[in-house]
Amino acid sequence: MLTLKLIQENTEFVIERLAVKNVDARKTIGKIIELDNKRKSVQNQSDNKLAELNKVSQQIGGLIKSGQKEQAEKAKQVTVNLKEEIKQFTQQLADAENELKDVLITLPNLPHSSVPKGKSAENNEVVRTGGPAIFENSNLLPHWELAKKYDIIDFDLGNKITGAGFPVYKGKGAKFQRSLISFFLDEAINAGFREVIPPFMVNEDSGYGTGQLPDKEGQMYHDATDNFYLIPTAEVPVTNIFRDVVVNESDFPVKYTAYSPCFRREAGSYGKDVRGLNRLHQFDKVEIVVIANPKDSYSQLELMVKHVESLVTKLGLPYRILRLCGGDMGFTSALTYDFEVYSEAQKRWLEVSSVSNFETFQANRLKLRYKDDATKKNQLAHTLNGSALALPRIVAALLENNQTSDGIIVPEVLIPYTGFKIIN
RNA sequence: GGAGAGAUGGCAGAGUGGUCGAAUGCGGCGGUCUUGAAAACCGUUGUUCGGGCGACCGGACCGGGGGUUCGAAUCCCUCUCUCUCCGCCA
Repeated sequence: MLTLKLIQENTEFVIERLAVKNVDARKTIGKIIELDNKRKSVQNQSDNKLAELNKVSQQIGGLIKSGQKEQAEKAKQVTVNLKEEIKQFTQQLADAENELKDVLITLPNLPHSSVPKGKSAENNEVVRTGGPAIFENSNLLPHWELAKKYDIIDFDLGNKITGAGFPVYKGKGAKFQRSLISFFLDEAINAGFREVIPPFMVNEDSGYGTGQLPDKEGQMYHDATDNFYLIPTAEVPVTNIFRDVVVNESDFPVKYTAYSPCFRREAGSYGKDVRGLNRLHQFDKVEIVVIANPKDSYSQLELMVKHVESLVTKLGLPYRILRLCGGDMGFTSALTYDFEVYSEAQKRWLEVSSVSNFETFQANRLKLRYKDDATKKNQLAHTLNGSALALPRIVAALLENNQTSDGIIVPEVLIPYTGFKIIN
């Protein structure tokens, strides 16, 4: 959520920045300013009436104490009208606040100045590519066939137990999965992130805090009995650790990492996008979350990008880093880098990580602040997060790119975790 | 799941209808003293919204929501959470 202060003080700047996300916000902003001014005026009137009532009440207290009962009764009569007016103002104020928030919440975050203009994924900017050269060979098997051939991932079985998009990992496939999780966590810990294991279900407040609610309600699995949501990413519980928290400036940057399964309904997906491991309802991911001083959140973002880059490099996958254009960015993000790895049998790039700086957008909803040493004031902190990494597409690319006639070669860095060098 | 107790400022802990945003202690910050430090002493120390250039002024906040009352941290209802005991259980 954008701050009112920013909208009030830099109206034209906000409108201009939102245009990069292809949002014409002029009308909405005008409405917000109007509603905010209305809110202020109502509060002003309301406060005055409350002050009056407080004063009279005090006088009544004094009169009763000194035994002037008749005077006290007289004064009580005065409050009758006053209370009625206050009741109305209170209602008006609540209405004005709600109305304002309803509109405010529809505005996405402002894109950073480096975000390219554009409508869709085609306008994303390739920052750099890396890893081994892409191997072109039409005889390569796609990962879903390899999974069957070596009996390591069973999609049909998952379909029987739960439904489409819930695969069962078996034997070396299961161990491989677990090895990747451990590898990613260890790498994150070595890079200074503190590991946490969060709850995999969250309440409504948490869903709201990181921006999944109310707009992305349909993307999450919901338990209506207790009103809990299965997490779509560890970002939600981990970032919500800091909901309503004031951190010390000296604690920056706060760096957390967490493994979690992620649950996504993915309504409306179809075709080659959902084939095999490409898009699942349940998948594993290691997430990194950073709470940063606004002064250096962008250098933290670069560090996170470096970290993710080191992971795909160590796994020996061809990758590229994209800076997302305004039209392809998420609602809450100010700057997002996507990582894609090349899947040699499918002959396409697969997104495996998304690293973003949300600046104060999430913090404003979360009420995540820090005590500024210089001014002694509470200020909104910056939040950032990224996948490091999401497993299924990494597994898909590793299976496809590392296939040989003898089996699938396990990357060197994973062997200490798997205990085997080849899947056959 | 059943019975009981509780939720107050950074922490501990008073306060059961009126000048209480809240005693006191600890902690934090500033100062006096000291070569320096400790101790002692003095002062200061919550968040948030609105008005004002400002000094300041006003509103709200004692787990959340609602009610009673001229007036609620205090009384009533309700929800959530914590603790103790019993039951069940990985």
